[in-house]
Amino acid sequence: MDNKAKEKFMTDNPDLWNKFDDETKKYVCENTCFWDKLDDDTKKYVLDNMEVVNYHAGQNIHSGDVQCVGVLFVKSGRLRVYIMSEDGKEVTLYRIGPGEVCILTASCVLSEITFDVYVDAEEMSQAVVLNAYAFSKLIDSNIYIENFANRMKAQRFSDVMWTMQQILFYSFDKRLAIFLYEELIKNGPIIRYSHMEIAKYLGSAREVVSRMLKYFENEGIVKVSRKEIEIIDKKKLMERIS
Amino acid sequence: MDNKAKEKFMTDNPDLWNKFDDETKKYVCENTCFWDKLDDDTKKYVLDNMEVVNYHAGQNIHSGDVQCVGVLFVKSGRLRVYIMSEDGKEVTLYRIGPGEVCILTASCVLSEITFDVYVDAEEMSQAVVLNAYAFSKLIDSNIYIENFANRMKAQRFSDVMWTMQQILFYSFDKRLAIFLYEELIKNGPIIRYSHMEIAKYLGSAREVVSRMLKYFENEGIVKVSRKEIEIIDKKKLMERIS
DNA sequence: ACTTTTATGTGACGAAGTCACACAGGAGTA
DNA sequence: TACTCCTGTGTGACTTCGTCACATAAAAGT
Repeated sequence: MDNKAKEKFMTDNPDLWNKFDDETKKYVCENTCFWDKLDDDTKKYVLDNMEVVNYHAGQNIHSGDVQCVGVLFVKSGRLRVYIMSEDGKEVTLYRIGPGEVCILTASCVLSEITFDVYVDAEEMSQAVVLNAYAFSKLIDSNIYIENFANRMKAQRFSDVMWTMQQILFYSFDKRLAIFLYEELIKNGPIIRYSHMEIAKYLGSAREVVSRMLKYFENEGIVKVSRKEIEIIDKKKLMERIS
Repeated sequence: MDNKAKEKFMTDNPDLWNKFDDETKKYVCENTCFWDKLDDDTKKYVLDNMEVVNYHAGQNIHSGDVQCVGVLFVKSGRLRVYIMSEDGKEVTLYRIGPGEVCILTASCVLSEITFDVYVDAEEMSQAVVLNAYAFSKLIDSNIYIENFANRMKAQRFSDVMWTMQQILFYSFDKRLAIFLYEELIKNGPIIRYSHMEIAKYLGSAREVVSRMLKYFENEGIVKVSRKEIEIIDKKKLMERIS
């Protein structure tokens, strides 16, 4: 099976792949702060309720209170956590990468979380999932797991505050520049997002992104073509940020 | 001492009043979810590190990372928790009333909280304060207290998300209407805030509030005078909200 | 009666979001 | 090849809301 075919198989069958990857599950557990505090029965219960799941690029993982997946321990890829208005406007709260935990996919069993949140896989991603029902049981019965859940929430609280301060206090050109700069650092000078995707990430509108990119292009900071932005003057970009 | 003089004395001496109100401290403790889980030594330690403090209307309690007060168990009055931009623009995150806990006044000892937050007393307020150093010690040594701290953070996370959704997704007239309606429910049809205060609460500008209030007045919803807004048509106000 | 402080009103402007529509480039199909 | 469809981008007019620079007015202090 070549790479392309393999990828297609995986995206068509998100749940079949690597279903019982015990190694991975164990690895995730043993790197979690609560693991040592559990008795053997509980450890077994955790492992029995975990599975390795793959998601394809663009796949929706969690939608408000419709689904209730559970906690995701992300192994690879990247997830985008966002809120949505009644008329479909999206604002990205934060993104989650390898080694991080997505707690809000279990929001339905987290009593203090009263807002609706959405989670998509931005790229092809793999995660170890502890299902919501089991997680709920564990939270109720074990103080260390309850605390783990609460600590994860608090961590994301800070991420969201960072995002909000950006939206509320920074002008749009600066925010776009910050976005481009972060992408530059992560994946090099070629950025393969559509203007629409960038707008959703920044909580803005597609036209606004297009206009500002055109402006940046006139300034000689970037070169814009279809689904591709090339950063050609890093120095000028950085000037815009500070 | 008549009421006015008494109030003046209290505002001039925020820390002197009711310094060793053991009844209050005990009451607060015994209504806290972690109290039963503590051994006697720890209980004593908690009580020894608490004091009853009064704040006068408008007093700043916590400023970013400058001060580090500790956890506040609010007995009376009202606190306003907000963020501030470099150029002084404020956005209110939420408000705290009697019976509630202000956890972010201890942000300096909360490892997951990485953003700067400000807390003011909106009215003359009284709170039982567990100082930051003791709280930090307690968090490190007792899982129930750590969990209490994390749960409080998570709760406020939801409050902030509610506020953010308002700012990001609702038009200004609707948000102002919601604000007025909430005040109406809490304190009756006369609202004694300046336009500036309302602007800070809504994360907007004073002129914008003035203009919209004038517009509401023309619509016959409110009657505006200096430092006072009277709601004269509750039905019309509610129509604006939905 | 005087200044000072605080609260509010107003018009012009600018930044950014909204709307309607045009157009361009690939992908798939006949 | 020509055709359609779909996605992505460009553009101008308009609206909303925040900003700035004032003016005015009402209270508070002296």
